[in-house]
Amino acid sequence: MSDNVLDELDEGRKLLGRTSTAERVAGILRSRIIEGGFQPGARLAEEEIGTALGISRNTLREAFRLLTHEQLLVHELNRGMFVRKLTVEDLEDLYRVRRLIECATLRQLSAPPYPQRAVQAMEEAVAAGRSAAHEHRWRDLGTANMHFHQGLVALAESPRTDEMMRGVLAELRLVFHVMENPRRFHEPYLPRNEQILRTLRSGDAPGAERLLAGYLDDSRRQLAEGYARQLG
Amino acid sequence: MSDNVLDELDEGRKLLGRTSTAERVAGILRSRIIEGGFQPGARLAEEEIGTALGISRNTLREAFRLLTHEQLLVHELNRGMFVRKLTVEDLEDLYRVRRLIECATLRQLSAPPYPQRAVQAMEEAVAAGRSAAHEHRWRDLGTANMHFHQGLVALAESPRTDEMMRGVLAELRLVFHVMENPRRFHEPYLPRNEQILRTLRSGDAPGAERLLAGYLDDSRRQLAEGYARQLG
DNA sequence: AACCGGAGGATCGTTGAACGATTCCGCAAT
DNA sequence: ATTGCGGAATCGTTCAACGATCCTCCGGTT
Repeated sequence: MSDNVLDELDEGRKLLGRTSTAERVAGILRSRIIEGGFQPGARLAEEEIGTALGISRNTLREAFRLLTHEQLLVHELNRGMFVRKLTVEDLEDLYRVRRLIECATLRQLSAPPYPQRAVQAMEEAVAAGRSAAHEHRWRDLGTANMHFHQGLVALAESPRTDEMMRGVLAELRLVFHVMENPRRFHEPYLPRNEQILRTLRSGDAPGAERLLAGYLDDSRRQLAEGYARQLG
Repeated sequence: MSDNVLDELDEGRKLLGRTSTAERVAGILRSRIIEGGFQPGARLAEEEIGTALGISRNTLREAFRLLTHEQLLVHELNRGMFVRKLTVEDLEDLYRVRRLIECATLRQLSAPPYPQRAVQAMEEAVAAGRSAAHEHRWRDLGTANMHFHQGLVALAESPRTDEMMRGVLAELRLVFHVMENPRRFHEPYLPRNEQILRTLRSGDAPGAERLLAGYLDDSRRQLAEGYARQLG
C-alpha cells in the first residue's frame, strides 16, 4: 500500500474526537473507498491501518464490520478485509434486481395521487441532476440519478423495499467510481428520468414502466460493456 | 485438465469451507430463535450466553452483529440485544415485499423451459409439504411452504433476489412460531402452491401470477388478523 | 525448467481483562 | 402512588497476548 494513502489516513486522525470511535473510523474509510483512495480489490490490513489511525485492532474490526454491512468491504476468513470488487456478473445481477424492484413498484402502483414524499424526492433529484449537469459535476449527476430511482421505489411505501434499493445503489457506486469518462454514463439518463416522471404524473403508470424498463436495459448494457473493458 | 473437472471441484469447495467461531455461534442462536427457544422480545445477555457457550464476549458480540444484520435481533444502546419483535406493520410490509418480488419474478419470466434448479426446488417443497401435512407436522409444513416460495423466486436466477427473499422469509418465521394453531396458517396453502406449480408448468405464467397474488393477499390477511389477536 | 515441500514471517481469530458509562432495581422519603 | 437516590448489574470500548492460518521464499527433486 502506498505511503500516500497512509498519510491521508493520518490526516483524518485528527478528526477522531467526537462520537463513537468505530463509527468515525468507518466514516473515514468510507469516503476513502467511495472516492477511490482504496481501489476495489485492495486489501485493508488491520495492523497497518490500525496504527495509521492510532486505534486498536478490535476497534478497527468493528469499523470494518460496519462497512461490510454496507457492502463496501468483503471479509475472507484468515485473509482479511478487501474493498469489494464487483464482477460483470454482479453488475448484471444488480440490474436484474433493479428491474425487478423498480418495474414492480410502478406496476403495483395504485391510482393517483401518489405518495407525496416519493414524488417530491424524484422532483428534487431531477432538479439536482439538472444543476449538476449544467456545472459538469458528473459524479453529482450520478448521485442525483440514483436519488431519482430511490424516490421512484419509495412510491411502494415499503421500508424494506427502500432498504433493499439503498443497498443495490450502494453497490452500484463501486462500479461508477472506477469508470473513466463518467459523463457518458450519467448525462444521457437525466432527460429519460425527467420523461419517466412526466409520464408518471400524467397518470400513465404502465407507460412509465415501459420507459423505465428501456432505461434500465440501456443503462445495463452500456455500463456492463464499459465495465468489462475497464476490467480487462 | 478439462474445465469440467475444475468446475466440479469448485462446487465442492463450499462444502469444506471453514467457518469462524462467530458464524457457528450465530448459527446456534439462529436456530434457537427460529424454533422459538428464545421468544421475541427476550433479552440475550452477553455474559450469560457467552459463558453458556464457552466463548468470549467479543466473539459473541460478533455473532450478535451477524444476526442483527439478518433482522433477527435488535440492538438497544447500553441495554443489549433482544429477539426481534415484529409489529403488525412489519408483517404487512413483509407481505408487500413478497408480493413485489414474487409476482415480479413470475411476470418477468421468459418463455419455458424454466430454470431446472428452481422448478425442482418447488417440486421438492410440495412433496415435503404433502408428507409433513400427512403426518401432522405443521411446523415442517410451514417450512416446506417457505421453500416453495424460495424456489419460485429462484426462477429469476438472481443471487441477490434469492438473498432478499431468504431474509424476508427468515423474518416471517418470527411471526409463525409465536402463532398458536399453526395448522390453520399452513395447511390451506399447500394445495394452492400445488395449483400455482401446475399452472406454471402448463406455461401459463400470467395465470400463475394471478393465483400467487391471491395467495399472498389471503395469507397476509389471515396472518395479520391472527397476529394482531396474538399480540393483544 | 517446472514442480513440490518445508521454514519463517506476516497476518488474522479469539480470548481475557480492565475501566468508564449507562441502565436497572430496591428502598427510603415525600 | 410518586419521586429521588445509591448500589449492583450490564454494556461499550479498548488493549495486549497467544495460537492458528496463510503467504512467501528458497532449496531440493524430477
